[in-house]
Amino acid sequence: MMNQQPNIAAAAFLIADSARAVMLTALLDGRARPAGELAYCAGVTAQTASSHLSKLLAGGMLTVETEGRHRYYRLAGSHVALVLENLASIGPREPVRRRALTHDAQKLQFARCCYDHLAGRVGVAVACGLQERGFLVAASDKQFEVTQAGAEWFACVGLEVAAVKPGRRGLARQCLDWTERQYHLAGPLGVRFTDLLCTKGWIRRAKSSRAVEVTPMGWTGLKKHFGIEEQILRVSGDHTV
Amino acid sequence: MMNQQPNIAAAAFLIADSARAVMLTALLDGRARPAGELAYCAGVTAQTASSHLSKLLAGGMLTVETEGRHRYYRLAGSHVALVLENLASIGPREPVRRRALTHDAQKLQFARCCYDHLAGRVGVAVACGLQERGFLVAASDKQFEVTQAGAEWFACVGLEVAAVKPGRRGLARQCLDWTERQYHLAGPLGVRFTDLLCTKGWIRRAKSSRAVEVTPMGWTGLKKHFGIEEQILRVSGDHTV
DNA sequence: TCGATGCTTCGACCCGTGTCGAAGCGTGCG
DNA sequence: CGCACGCTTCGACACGGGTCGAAGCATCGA
Repeated sequence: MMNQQPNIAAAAFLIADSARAVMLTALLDGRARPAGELAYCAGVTAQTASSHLSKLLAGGMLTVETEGRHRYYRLAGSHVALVLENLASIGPREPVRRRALTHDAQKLQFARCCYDHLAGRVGVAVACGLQERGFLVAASDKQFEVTQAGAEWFACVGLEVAAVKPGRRGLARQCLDWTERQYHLAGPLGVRFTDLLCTKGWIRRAKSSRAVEVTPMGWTGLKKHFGIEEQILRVSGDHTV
Repeated sequence: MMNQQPNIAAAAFLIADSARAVMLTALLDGRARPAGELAYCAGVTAQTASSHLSKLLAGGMLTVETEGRHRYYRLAGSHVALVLENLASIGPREPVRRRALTHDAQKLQFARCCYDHLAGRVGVAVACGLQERGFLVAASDKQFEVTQAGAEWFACVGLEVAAVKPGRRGLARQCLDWTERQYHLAGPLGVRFTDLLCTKGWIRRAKSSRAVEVTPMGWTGLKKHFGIEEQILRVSGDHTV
């Protein structure tokens, strides 16, 4: 009678803790988030969060991807999300605590520097544009490969790809964006390209923040080269959270 | 950031205890059982069971009916059964269970009641047959749509589809089968259809288990209407493991 | 090479909760 | 009435697991 093959209680146990439940719901959109952010979401310290995440990982509810010194966690699949959504259909409701982002946080989410290359929604859009135009292709081991057409285009805007010295991890790396959860362009090529955009006056770095501002000239250029429009970019994905 | 409407952890907490999980799965066929029997299923004393049952009751997962000096508990609804079945699909697979399933477990995997509709390998096969014959088509939002031909066929076997009242989640739902990992037919239509199969003497529900047995007459009918053969079904997907 | 950062591991504390014995309460049956 | 039965409530106990401080490890930037 009591022989249930998959241990249903064990699976429920993983969700039963409030800290873990918050982390899981934070990942419900299917995108990846670093351990630190999940710890903040759950309102616990990094140690505690780490303990929870390892349990969820062992239980097969999460997968993890290491990016530099960050570890990005995401749901193991849509079947996990399905269970979480269904679980929400029972159980008592609670007042919605929805906190708008601060003005600064919004700017960071929109465009910023990730170490020394362009990130945020603009950074991801640029990386997507470079791929759509066939200038970059995603390769294995989290690398981008510069195509022939790409090398010509970079030269055209004033960046000689052959002259950029590859780093330890290659020339053009796929870097996971922590607000957009998609990849943007990193590595030496990403750095040089970001520098170039600064030089050309397309973008401007804030003085004491990682925020980046796109100039009117920059928007014109982004539209011309990648079809990126400011209006659309500002509206899309406006999940205030 | 930390916005989850229903307290998902509280719901999961109720399932997370092994004794409670056993009780819930024992009620998964939708029928009512007295507290004592549930205590026996879970292998705990009456006091302990009573404590668990009151928690489940307060959590809205069970309902209770008093009859004489017995108290009969049953699942609060099919949405609870849905969660339990789905939860089983993400349970941590037990370490290399080379061991064959018990006889009871095999029967459950082959044919059983999921709350109040047909599930297991037979349930999935029937749902597939209904789709192959063009009687049902998979629609969005996990729904099945009954085609014109389907309505005629159901009428032919004695089920007037138009007379079946849709529930909150529609008339015919796709329910994920936790052993087969495919969809079987749920929702009001699934319930009525299962009842019909019982009435026609094609299937027979076990007395104290969720198992379902297909009668010889049932096999004849399944072969005639859907081309389902007992031999093939018993062998196929023999992931006994 | 050194410090800062992000994350994990280790160790210790302590609250929550599952458990059962004993008692209480209602029902059914002689 | 008195007793048996089914179930719940109360109280006490013990164990598991969530929590955080401190330390360890890897990566990145200077």
